[in-house]
Amino acid sequence: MEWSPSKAGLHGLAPQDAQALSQLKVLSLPQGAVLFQPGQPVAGYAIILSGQVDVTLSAASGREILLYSVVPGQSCIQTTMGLLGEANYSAGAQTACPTQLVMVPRPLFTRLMDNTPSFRAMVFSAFAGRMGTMMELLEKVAFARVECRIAERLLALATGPGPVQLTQGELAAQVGTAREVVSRRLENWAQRGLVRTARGQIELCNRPALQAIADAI
Amino acid sequence: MEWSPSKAGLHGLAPQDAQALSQLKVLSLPQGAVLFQPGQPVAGYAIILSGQVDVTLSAASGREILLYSVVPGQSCIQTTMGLLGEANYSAGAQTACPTQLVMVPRPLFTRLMDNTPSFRAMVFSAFAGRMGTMMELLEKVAFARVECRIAERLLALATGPGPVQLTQGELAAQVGTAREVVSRRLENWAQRGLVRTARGQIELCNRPALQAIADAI
DNA sequence: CCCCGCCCTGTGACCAAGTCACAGACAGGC
DNA sequence: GCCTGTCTGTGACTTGGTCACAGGGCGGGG
Repeated sequence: MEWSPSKAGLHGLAPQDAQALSQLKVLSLPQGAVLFQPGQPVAGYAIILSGQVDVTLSAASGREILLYSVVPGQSCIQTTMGLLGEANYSAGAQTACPTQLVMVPRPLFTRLMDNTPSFRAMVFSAFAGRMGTMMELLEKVAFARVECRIAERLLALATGPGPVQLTQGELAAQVGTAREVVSRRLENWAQRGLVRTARGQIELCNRPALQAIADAI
Repeated sequence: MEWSPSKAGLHGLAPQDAQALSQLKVLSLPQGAVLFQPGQPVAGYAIILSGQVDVTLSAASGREILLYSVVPGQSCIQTTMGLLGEANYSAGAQTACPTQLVMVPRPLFTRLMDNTPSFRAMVFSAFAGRMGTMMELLEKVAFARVECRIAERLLALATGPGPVQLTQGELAAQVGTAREVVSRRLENWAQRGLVRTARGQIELCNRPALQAIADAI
């Protein structure tokens, strides 16, 4: 499998670095593959070429919350954090669909960070961006009603025309609440005509109203 | 007012950078001074020489949560984030006690990041460390009971021998809950002999028990 | 084709936490 | 001493999370 750093948005590399990068093996993973788990040492810096990786935090009780998704062109700050701060992963990552990626081993990553201002800038600004979204998430979790987060997440998932394909349990894990709460909330919305639900799918019937709920407090 | 970069833990600087740094003016701020507020553009990179700066997130409802405190030798990643990601502050910062600091303006910061590997490493690893604590905080807020966070915070505050000097309202703001919740929890603990409360102060009478509460779920 | 088992969903009861409203207590200034 | 502003305590109610369990659809095996 071939790939080139420039196609992944990496420019201004020193020739030997570009070559070292382009010789890394592309990993093709099926949906649901575990990239890393909490407590593991960090293997390297992940560059996503296609697909999507979901990074989640999970509690001992079994409840989960989606921290963020990594799509091509973005960097996974969990790996960055581990490589820069010498810490282990505190979250877990799974592919959300079939995904191709390359893992940049630590020594090469370090060399790129030291030698290549553009690479450094990219990593740093991605890191800063993620920190920003993490703070938004924290604010939502600490202060916003669950209703808002559910509506927000549904709208984010409903990119295509048809109903969203996911179970109430999955939705609950993404917003960091319990399945029963999602069930009751959706039931309420269904009564008011905002959504229609079926086993494993949710159809949005009134996006403006859902948007209003998502924007409230 | 004099200061030197090496005393603040900055080593390996190029001579001209060290000189530029040491000519920055030291700001002496009283307790409660506002360093920055949400939405402001980022003025520069803050280096704390003495004292403490608290960075908090506050909701429209008036509720607040303490993200982290910056003490000498640490870097404030809110400013880092702004400088690296071109974003505005999303949190606010106030001095928790009389504090001395220097503000490194953006051009000098950028030059240091580009020219000085040790400075870069320090900023980066501080950033990664903060990201780690933010994820811990998120995990606590999303999954842990309020009881745990209150106990944890009290233990963190009780460094000296005497009772902790703060109001229930301040404690509530630090853990991101409502004052009434803190009041009821402290009352319960007082009945069980874990704490003794008075106006504006809380005395820990049974640290092991509080530690057990903090460690639970 | 039917049945079984698994996963998904719905629901009641209860507990934990946040909100609102308000009363009482204390401290410091005048 | 009195007054005012702040801190604290408390009841009633809403929202959210947990537990237990009952149906119900769907796919695979017989």
